[in-house]
Amino acid sequence: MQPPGKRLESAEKGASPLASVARPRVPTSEEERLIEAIELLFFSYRDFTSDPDTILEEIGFGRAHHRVVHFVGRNPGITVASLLDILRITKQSLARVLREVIERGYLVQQTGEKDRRQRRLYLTEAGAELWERLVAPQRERVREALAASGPGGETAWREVMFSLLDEAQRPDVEKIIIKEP
Amino acid sequence: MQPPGKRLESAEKGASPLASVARPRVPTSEEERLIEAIELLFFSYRDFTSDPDTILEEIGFGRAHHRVVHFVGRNPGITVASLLDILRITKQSLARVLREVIERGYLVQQTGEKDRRQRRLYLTEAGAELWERLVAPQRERVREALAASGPGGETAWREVMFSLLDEAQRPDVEKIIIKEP
DNA sequence: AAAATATGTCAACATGGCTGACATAAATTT
DNA sequence: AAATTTATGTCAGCCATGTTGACATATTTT
Repeated sequence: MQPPGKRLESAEKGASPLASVARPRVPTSEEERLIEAIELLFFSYRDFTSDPDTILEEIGFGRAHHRVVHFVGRNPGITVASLLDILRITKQSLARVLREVIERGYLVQQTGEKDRRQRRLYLTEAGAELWERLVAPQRERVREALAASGPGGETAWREVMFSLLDEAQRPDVEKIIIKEP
Repeated sequence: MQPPGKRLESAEKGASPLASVARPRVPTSEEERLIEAIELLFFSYRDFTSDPDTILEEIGFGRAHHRVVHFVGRNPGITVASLLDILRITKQSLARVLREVIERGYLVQQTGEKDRRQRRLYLTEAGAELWERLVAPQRERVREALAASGPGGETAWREVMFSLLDEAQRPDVEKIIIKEP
C-alpha cells in the first residue's frame, strides 16, 4: 500500500478541503460543458438499456443474448462471421450465447446454399416476438426523445452521434445500420 | 432442445428465404429511422468508451475503475453512499474496485469532519493525472462531434440525450452532472 | 441505553468477456 | 488430385465485474 497522496480540493458541500491539495485545472466554461455531455451520454445510455434489461431478466437472458437477437432480427440470414464483426467479440464468447438462444428456440441455423460451410442465422417466430418485445420500449423511448427536440433536432442529434464514431468506423457502421429497400 | 421454429425471410444478400417464413412487420419509414437511431446509439457509445479502454488496459484497470476515478475526480470529497447512488452497484462490488484504486495510490479516503462515520473520497495527484488522461480523449471526441453539427446542434443533442433518461431520473442526473460555481 | 446509519468484510456464485489449442467440413488454390 | 485456406465449432481455463446474504464496527441519532 502506497502512502496516500495529496488530496484534491473538495467541491462537495460538507467536504473539508485540507491544507495540502493538488491544484486541479480550472475548468473553462467549454470544458465544463463537455464533461457534462460526457456524463449525460453515460447516464442516458444506461437508461436506454434499462427497459430491455428488465425483460431479459424475466427470461434469464443477458445483454449478450439481446445483441444476438437484435442483430439477427435486423439481418436475417447473417453469417456467424458477420455477426462476430458487428459484435466484436470472440467466436468462443458468441458460441456460448448462440447455443443458449438456439436451444431455447429463438433462433435457427441454416446451412448456406452457395457456401455450405456457412451457418446462416434466422429468428424463429418466437425469436421475432422476443425481438419486438425488446425493441419496442427502446423505439418508443427514442421516438419520444427525438420528438421532444425542436425541428431539425433529429438531424442534429444523428450528426453528433455519427461524429462520435471513430472516423474509420463510420462507413462500416453506416453499412450496418442502413437497410435500403 | 426445442424443434426449430420457422425462419424469418432473409434480407441479406446471398441468404436463401425458404417456403415457411414468419411475416415480419413491414417497417414504416419512421420505424426504420428509429431502429437506425437505436443502433447508432449502440455503436457510438462503444466507440466513445474505446479510448479510455485502451489506456485502462495499459495499467490493468477496467471500466469499473474508470467510473470510480471519474466520479471522485468530478466530486471531490464524495461519500461512499453517494458514489454508490451514482454507480448503482452494490457496496461489495464497489469495495473491491475502491480497494484497488486506493492501494495503487490514485485515491485516498478521509474521515468526514462533521460525520466521522463517513469516508470521503479524494483523488491523489496521481489520480488527478489519471483522470485527465482518461477524460481528455473523450472530451476531445465530444468536442469535435458537437462542433461538427450545425449551430444549435449542441442544444438539440443535449435535449435528445436528456429526454432519453427515465423521466424520474432527470432531476437526479441534472444534480449530478451540473456543477455551478 | 437503544436504534439507526455509514461503512467494511467474508464467502459463494453468475455473466460474459478473454486466450490457446484443436477439430471438421467445405471451398479454393496449386 | 493434393494441399491449403476458410467458416465454424468445441474444450478448457482464466479474468473482470456484477450479484446475494450474513455479519462486524464505529458513530450518530433517538
